[in-house]
Amino acid sequence: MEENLRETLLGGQSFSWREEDGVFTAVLNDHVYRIRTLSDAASDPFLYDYFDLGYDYAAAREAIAKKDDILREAVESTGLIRLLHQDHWTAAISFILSQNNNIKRITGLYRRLSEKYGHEVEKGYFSFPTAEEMAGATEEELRALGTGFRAPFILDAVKKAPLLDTIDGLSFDDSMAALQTIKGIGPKVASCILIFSYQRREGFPMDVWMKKVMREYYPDKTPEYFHPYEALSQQYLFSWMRSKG
DNA sequence: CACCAGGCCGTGC
DNA sequence: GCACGGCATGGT
Repeated sequence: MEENLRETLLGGQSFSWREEDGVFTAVLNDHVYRIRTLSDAASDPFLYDYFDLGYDYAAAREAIAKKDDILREAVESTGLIRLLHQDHWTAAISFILSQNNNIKRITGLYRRLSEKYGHEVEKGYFSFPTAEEMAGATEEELRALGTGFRAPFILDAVKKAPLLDTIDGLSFDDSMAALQTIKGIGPKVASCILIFSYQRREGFPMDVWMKKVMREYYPDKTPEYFHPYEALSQQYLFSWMRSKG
């Protein structure tokens, strides 16, 4: 099955990547990564982990496709999608930015935060700022970047950033509850953070697209129906519904 | 002009 | 416990 790197990298899991002339570029791990295909990533230890190359996504995809006709259509409408393994802080801020927002604008906010508070890793390429680098940020500054009502949420996350290192080892429900003690993190944002940075595959983010999927195709089902592939099924359904419009 | 986007918070009941 | 209005910004 053909890898769909574009959907994995630009489909709303991460806002770090840009694509130009078939090359995907991101600043991660204090380094500028440029890749055309996954084979460019396999030999790099950081990217191996980031792309979760130790997990058999092809097998999971086959299992999902066999579940029902809708999932089969969703899976077959796109190539192979992976679940990225991002760092906790970047994911937390990314998905706080995502609320009541769209992917294009989230990506722009992410870049502006990087340019204002991150550091220049290579000429013109800025890292996403750490919580420490954002320690002096003010609400006024953040609003000036266009974060709007999310500005105070970001400041609360800066203050509570150490919490993100206490999540591993907790049950899924306790992880959800812990993340939601940060302002601006509700059930949807928390589940995205858990999937895309803690590799919790039982997460099932319910955004406006997924509410539409569930209402139209699974009116009598709950996320448990998709077990044990909740997160990956959700990602395929999300991608499918968004491409259908 | 309206309505929407990978929602959540505060308030009221 | 659930329903509802408000919320910054930029695109359609």
